[in-house]
Amino acid sequence: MARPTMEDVAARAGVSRALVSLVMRGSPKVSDQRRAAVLKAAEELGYSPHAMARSLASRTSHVLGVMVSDLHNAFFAEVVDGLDAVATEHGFDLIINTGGRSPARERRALRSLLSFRPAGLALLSPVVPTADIGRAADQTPVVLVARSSRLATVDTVNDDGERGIALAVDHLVSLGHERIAHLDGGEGSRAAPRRRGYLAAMASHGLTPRVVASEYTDAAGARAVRGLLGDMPTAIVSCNDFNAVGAISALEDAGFRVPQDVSVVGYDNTSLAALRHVSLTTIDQPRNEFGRLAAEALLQRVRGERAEPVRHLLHPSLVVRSTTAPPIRSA
Amino acid sequence: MARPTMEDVAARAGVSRALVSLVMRGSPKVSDQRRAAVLKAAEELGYSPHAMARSLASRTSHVLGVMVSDLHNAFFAEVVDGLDAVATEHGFDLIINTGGRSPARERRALRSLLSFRPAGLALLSPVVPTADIGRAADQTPVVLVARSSRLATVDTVNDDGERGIALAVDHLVSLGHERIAHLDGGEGSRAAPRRRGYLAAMASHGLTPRVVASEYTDAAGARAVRGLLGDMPTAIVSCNDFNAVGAISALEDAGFRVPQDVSVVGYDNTSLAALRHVSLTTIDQPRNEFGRLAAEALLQRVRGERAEPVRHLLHPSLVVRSTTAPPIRSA
DNA sequence: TCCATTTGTTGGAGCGCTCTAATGCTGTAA
DNA sequence: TTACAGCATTAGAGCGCTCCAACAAATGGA
Repeated sequence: MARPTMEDVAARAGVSRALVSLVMRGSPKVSDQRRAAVLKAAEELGYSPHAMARSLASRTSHVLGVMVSDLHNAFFAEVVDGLDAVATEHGFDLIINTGGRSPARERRALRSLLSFRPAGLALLSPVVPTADIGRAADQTPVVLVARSSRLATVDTVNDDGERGIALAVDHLVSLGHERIAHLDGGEGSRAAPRRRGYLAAMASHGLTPRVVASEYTDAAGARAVRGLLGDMPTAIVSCNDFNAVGAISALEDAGFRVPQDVSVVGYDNTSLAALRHVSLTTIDQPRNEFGRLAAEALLQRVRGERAEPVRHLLHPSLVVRSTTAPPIRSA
Repeated sequence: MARPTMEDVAARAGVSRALVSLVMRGSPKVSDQRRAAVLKAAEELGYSPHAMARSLASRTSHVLGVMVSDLHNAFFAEVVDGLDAVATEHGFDLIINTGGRSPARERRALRSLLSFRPAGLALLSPVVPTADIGRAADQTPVVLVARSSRLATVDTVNDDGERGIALAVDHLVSLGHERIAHLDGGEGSRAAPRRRGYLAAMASHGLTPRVVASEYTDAAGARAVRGLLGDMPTAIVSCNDFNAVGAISALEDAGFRVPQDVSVVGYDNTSLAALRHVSLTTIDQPRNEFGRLAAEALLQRVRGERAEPVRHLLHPSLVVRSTTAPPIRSA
């Protein structure tokens, strides 16, 4: 398993190590003849450059560190996909690890990523304190995804949750709904803007808001609906798709038809919402775009093209499926 | 952003670089006094070791490369989670990239991973030709997850698809079903054992098999059911959960009740199956365990504890929910 | 013709670390 | 006292590469 080095290739091709280095980096200032000889020797030896030695010597890194707070969440998978696409396009590699939504574990993960001296760091919805993020940002460019920050040294990419929920409310209002409840996501950093957006949208239509405490799970959605049974609204805007599916399930159990009796809107447009069995009207976030923008923000900093922080606030969009309809006019 | 080096720490602590190195590696042969001084200096400078320089000098790597064929698939997310758990437990870091289910892209991804000279490589359901895998295995230990191989140099971790489907068939037979159809997954490497398992299980019960061509999507499941309409079996074993949900949807559209008229069993026990709205009887694979075993297989090879290939075949288990019931006895 | 460029190639230093062998230093036995 | 462990510490080489300065050879005016 002793792998050939540049020296071996150089010896075989009858040139110097420096020349091999130039060929490997695709330098134009190498004669075609020598280039061919080097490439041939490399091929024969099965040589491939040693990324770590390269980055040590060049004092540059072609690695982007990514900390994913929770790999199980399909949301992040798509963000990583976007990151990966842009990164590989520019010859960068991704080092990924997970924080498991615990500050202590995230701090360790952060340290481990930094030990690779990455060109940049993307933190996906981290729960670690701002101070730690600031410290990391002193060492390498940092971009935060799905978490806002006022740190002047870090870039952020978020979705405009207020606008997303407003889209949902506007849609329901345009169908004729007036009694629209919001199943709230609770603590999470993404719940607050959604709640704000709901309240603002209701106010702008002159409607009375009704916020019901809930969580990001289908069980919580079902529970919240059961609490509504005595006085059911004609429409429900959930904090996310899972919550919405739980709500629908409880509604059907209680004898309500969706969407005839009650309309339901989710949030996130997960693959779940797209299933024909579910066919949920929901709000789509450009998740892949999150990743792309995050990677681009890092690369801009790496190339020194920008020093001021950038704050991306992406526009969500409404996806109408089969869980929303005009309300039944009470006689 | 010029980060301190070992030399800086040594100077500040008034010792040699070699001593700092010993402290950083937790060597016992350092006096407590000096150790404290070094640690203090490191702390004050905000020093953390340079992982790449370290691995270059020591000619060892604490990195495991992971190629995920498709990050969108929640299946792999959980496998990675298992890998990550074992890896960090042993002080290893993960470098992850994706192949996008294209041989060309996977080959590039493989090359990029190998350029880090990882201690080992985990390939999750790769589509790249066996020859490429063998070549990678010449350079570093390789473990294949969700793909089998006869290569003597690689380890494999797979689920026992034959047994899993047999579990489903046995369950249905014990409920009294005799007309049980299988919605087949088609080409994929994981479909074949499931089909074999179905045929074997049906034969062992003396029942007539009925394999219907389908795919791993809900649309395909729905389509397959529509093809069955003239002559509906009393139970369906799908190739995976998505397919099963599509099947259920089409059954309900056609006026069949699930499970009263037709029972349906999925495969994979995705989070989808667990939703109360779906509540699908399905076959669970120990996904996290896949990752753990894969990581352990690599670490064994890294430590030179084993040279012969290991073939893990994990036992799936039946999860009974609400989509299976005894058939209605035709009068 | 000569000198100045340009072009292609190379030796050598050095990136931040580990590792081996050698060093100085104690304490203990002869 | 000398000799010799045994231990903590260090100098120095080297991991595989990049980069710079230097250089030889080819080119182009003047």
